[in-house]
Amino acid sequence: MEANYTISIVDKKKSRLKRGILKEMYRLGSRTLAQLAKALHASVPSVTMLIDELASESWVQEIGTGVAQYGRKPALFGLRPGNQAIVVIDISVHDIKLVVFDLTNRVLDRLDVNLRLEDSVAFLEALQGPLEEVAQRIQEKQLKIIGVGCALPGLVDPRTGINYTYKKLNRPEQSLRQLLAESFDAPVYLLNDTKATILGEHRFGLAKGKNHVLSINIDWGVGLGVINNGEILQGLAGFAGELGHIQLQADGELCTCGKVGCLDTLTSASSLIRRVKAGLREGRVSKLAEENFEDIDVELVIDKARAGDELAIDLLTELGNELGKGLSIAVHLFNPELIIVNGVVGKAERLITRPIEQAIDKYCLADFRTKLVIAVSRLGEMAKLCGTQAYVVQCLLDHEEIP
Amino acid sequence: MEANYTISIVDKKKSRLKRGILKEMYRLGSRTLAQLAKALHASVPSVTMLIDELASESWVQEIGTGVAQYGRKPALFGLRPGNQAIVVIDISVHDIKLVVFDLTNRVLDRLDVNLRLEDSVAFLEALQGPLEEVAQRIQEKQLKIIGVGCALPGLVDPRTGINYTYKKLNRPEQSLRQLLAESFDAPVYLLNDTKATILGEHRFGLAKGKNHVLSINIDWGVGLGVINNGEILQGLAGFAGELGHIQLQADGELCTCGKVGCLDTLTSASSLIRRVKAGLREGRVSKLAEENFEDIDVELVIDKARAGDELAIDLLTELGNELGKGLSIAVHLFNPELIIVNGVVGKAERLITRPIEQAIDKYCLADFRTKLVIAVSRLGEMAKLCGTQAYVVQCLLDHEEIP
DNA sequence: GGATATTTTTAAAATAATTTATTAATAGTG
DNA sequence: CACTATTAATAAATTATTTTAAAAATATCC
Repeated sequence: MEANYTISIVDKKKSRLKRGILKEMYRLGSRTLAQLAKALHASVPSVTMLIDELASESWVQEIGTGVAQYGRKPALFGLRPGNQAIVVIDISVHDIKLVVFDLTNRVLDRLDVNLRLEDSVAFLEALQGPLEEVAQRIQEKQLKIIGVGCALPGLVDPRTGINYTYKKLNRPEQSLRQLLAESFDAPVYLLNDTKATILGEHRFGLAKGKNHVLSINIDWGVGLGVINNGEILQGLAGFAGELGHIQLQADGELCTCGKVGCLDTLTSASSLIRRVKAGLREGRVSKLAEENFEDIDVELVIDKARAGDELAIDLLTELGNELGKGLSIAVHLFNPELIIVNGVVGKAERLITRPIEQAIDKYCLADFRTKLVIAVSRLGEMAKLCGTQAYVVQCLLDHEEIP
Repeated sequence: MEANYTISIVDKKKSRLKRGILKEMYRLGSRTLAQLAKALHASVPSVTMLIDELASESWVQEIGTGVAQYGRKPALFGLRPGNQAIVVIDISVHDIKLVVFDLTNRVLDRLDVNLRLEDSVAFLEALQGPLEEVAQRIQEKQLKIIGVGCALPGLVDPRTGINYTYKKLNRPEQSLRQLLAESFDAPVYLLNDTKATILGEHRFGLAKGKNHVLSINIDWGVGLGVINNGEILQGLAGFAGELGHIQLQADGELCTCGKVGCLDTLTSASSLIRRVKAGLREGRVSKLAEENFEDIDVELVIDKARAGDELAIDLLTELGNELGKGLSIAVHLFNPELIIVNGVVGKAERLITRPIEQAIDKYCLADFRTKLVIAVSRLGEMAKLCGTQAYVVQCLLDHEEIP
């Protein structure tokens, strides 16, 4: 057997340990030799050697000295900033964001594009320009692209990158995945946007350290993200967490999905606006009546609610109640310790969390809510972006290759 | 520093590798040296040495020779049968089963007790006799008890063993967990019965090799078990999968939980019997009218349905439809590839799976059901028993100590 | 039915990792 | 401000593990 064909066990073990070091550093920032040795079940001299190698490969560097309550202070090692680039593309129905991260979660570059997601070939073509621009800028900065992540709405199978909702993005001649791979010449990972958000919250936000968390995002529909045992819940094909299309009203409205009385028809942003307008038409007193009818959007409704507008508060309460009712199902099925409210409605703070809490109190068994907390995200749009980046890093480091 | 206080890295590593070998063997039966070496990322000589040690400690033994398409046939090693004992206690509202397993899933002993679970101190006292008897028999057979597992209904926190539904079992003076620990002098693991069942199906039944599975069990209530990514879904406190108490009818019946219109009120065994009797009172034609009113139970209804009785078939169809409606929520949230029907209603075969399928077709988005299969368990009561045993073995081997 | 190719197993040599011992660094103490 | 207790990092010695090589076993081919 030729020597080239056999990769020795030692090599593989070493590579696994190196990836382990990188994982620890990514997760916890800076680490001492002793901490790494403990985490990897290896001795300090071994870790020292591995760190030396990783440093010469410019993955890690000494960051400073740590604290010790008594003796000599340990040296701290961490990932080297500004070296490796991870490209994150956040595609939404409103706009597109392209953000370049390094391994220390620093933003190296950013490009926002006023392009709306639609299920067409034209969309992919329109995307090409911005992608090239970002690729160009990365090249100028002489960064090494190690991975590309893309968060987008719809039913996305992360194993194949196929989007079952926006089918035009999967054409074999020119798929979104291919387009990204060609633009950046690096491994590409696609992910549903809600799942990216909850991952961001788990790694960098309120859910940090918590292993059973739900996140809810109200936009065109209701998006539910689930962290179970510290991992994103994906299900067989990445469709898990589809709360928006469970039936809450047998005699409800027709949903875009073709079914009747879906949660989406009750609690989406568009349904809120619809109700506001209906309320105004009925002649209900509200500051919103002063606004241009066409300009009324969720943000405006929330602003008015915060200012004390009764109609806005009532309708927001109603939305929260419906949402809480739907969430209480998820609470029974996932038994979480925390629910995070993301997106625009989060700006309503207590005005949305309180009705949700109330509904959960009403519809959940007592044992499920004793330790349950409901909170509004502090990360905003960064949750999705950082989450996508974290997903890419996780995929890269779980894969057998790399350093 | 004294030598006794430091456990060397080598020792820990060796112990981890040994546990890894036992895990592989438990999961896959018999393994060759090469297979183990690959799975453990170690060399063949290393594994040979570990196997020798495990053999001298009477954990494993040579089982025979494997197949090879060309050269020398490999020796197969496997767990040694009839040596270590795992005691499984299956507590249900009908009766209690005490089964002694070895590590190869062989039943070494069994005792069925006609005792009904109730939330009282008397129940624990009544349990003492049977426990002692089984402990006695194990001692006579000179088996070494390595773990005790107990599956029981209710909201069970597997970390603490506290049952939040049957609260009298948790008294600090005499809890179920303590009772079991004292009876068998081994680590005790408590687990919700539905979760034990799905684990059994995953390790030994239809769900083997499938990573995203639901199992449904209709008894006094509806029990949903979830396998996500090959692991039991527990949630924060082990309450996850509580499908029975989500509201399906806002104006429905009052449930035992105090809420209204729960799935349990529509699809439990007792509700089926109630409907059968109501149908008979209304004068509907049925073979069931010939039976003694008091003797009518689920099994009888299913027998008659299989014999073609219209009333029985209609009501079973209705039950399946309601159940399917509830399940379609779970399908949206978990995106499974398989749903297994357990328990008595499983005996109805197609008469229950077809209505469930129909409801899922109606209430689920198309992409969720393309790869979804619905099937009736082939394991029967052994699913729960073997599942509990598997859970104990998993807990023992994941723990840091042992061999 | 013997030669060959393939695979497993064992033994010896080579390498890698851990331990132990030593040196370096730092905060508290008298 | 030296001294001690404590912790970290490094170097040398020791122990484990892997590699390499060789032997044993067996199915296929001619």
